[in-house]
Amino acid sequence: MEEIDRAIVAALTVDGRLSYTDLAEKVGLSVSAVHQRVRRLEQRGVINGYAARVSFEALDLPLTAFVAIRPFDPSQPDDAPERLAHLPEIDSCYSVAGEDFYLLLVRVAGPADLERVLQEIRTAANVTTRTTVVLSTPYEGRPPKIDLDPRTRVRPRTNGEAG
Amino acid sequence: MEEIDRAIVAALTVDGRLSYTDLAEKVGLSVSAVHQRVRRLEQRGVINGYAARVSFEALDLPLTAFVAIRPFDPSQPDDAPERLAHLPEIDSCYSVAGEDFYLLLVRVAGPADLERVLQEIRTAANVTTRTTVVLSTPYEGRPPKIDLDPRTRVRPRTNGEAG
DNA sequence: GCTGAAAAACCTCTACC
DNA sequence: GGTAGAGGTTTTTCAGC
Repeated sequence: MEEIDRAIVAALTVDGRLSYTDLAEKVGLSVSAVHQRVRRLEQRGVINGYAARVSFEALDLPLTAFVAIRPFDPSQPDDAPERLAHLPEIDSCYSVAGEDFYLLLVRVAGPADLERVLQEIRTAANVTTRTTVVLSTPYEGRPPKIDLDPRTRVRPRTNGEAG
Repeated sequence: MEEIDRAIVAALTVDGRLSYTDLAEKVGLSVSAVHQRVRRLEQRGVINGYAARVSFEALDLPLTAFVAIRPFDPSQPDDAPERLAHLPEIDSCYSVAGEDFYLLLVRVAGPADLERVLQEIRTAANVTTRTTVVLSTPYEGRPPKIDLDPRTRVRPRTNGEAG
């Protein structure tokens, strides 16, 4: 992706409600041009949507936990993500390398709720769970590092490639 | 928090760019009243900000990893989060129960970049690392479950409390 | 805290380069 | 791809309840 588009995306990850006027000023284009670029970024799926960043404590979801899962029967088809998607307590689902198959990020009201969700996860996906409780969250969901300079930009490099 | 405020927050976690006009229609209040409530929610920190949801692949950050850390010397003051905050590759930092002290969510361009970041983490916070690579992300950052009905709402309950 | 209205700012589209 | 301008909508503020 190109420089100005990256600057637009970077600005919108910091403040998703920036007006097109402010965006235009930031990247040095006209309002219409910026608007056009944002619409293209949305269409191409570079921008998937916008969300408010909220305090989960204030929403009565003060307990966060990571739940690592692996199937009871590894020979069965592995469709855990779809089987678990209906559980609203699951914030994220990552397929991971290592001993576990998936790592889930879960948010609940308290221990009793966590117990219920773990049972629902086990029965819905036929898996065992290993849970790590989050005690506090120093920071979360920070804006990603977006390199704006095309010359210093790090391109992913496989291990075997020469420098 | 009260019912209408919860409805407002719920709507903004799904679409952070909803206009006050649309919000007002959704929750059945006037535009001014909704605007006032949103400003209060922002002031009280219930809403911390707004962000675009982006494709990290498109931003040349296709490699995600969880990095569990624990100090070399457990007797030293534990200020890892502050010591690591300057690293833009770290998306989130969770203090966790269990064998590790913190769990970091890291996003980088590729393996070479991950190696560099791991070294920076180790030297900056004087910790050992154990890394779990994310292979794919079925879903991430879904809107939280916000119970709107004050009668069914689950209040956090300690284990010893009677039902 | 809510309503309603008015002014300012913004969004969106069209015409043109 | 870009700019510029016009018209409709939204944001924001304020008086009144």
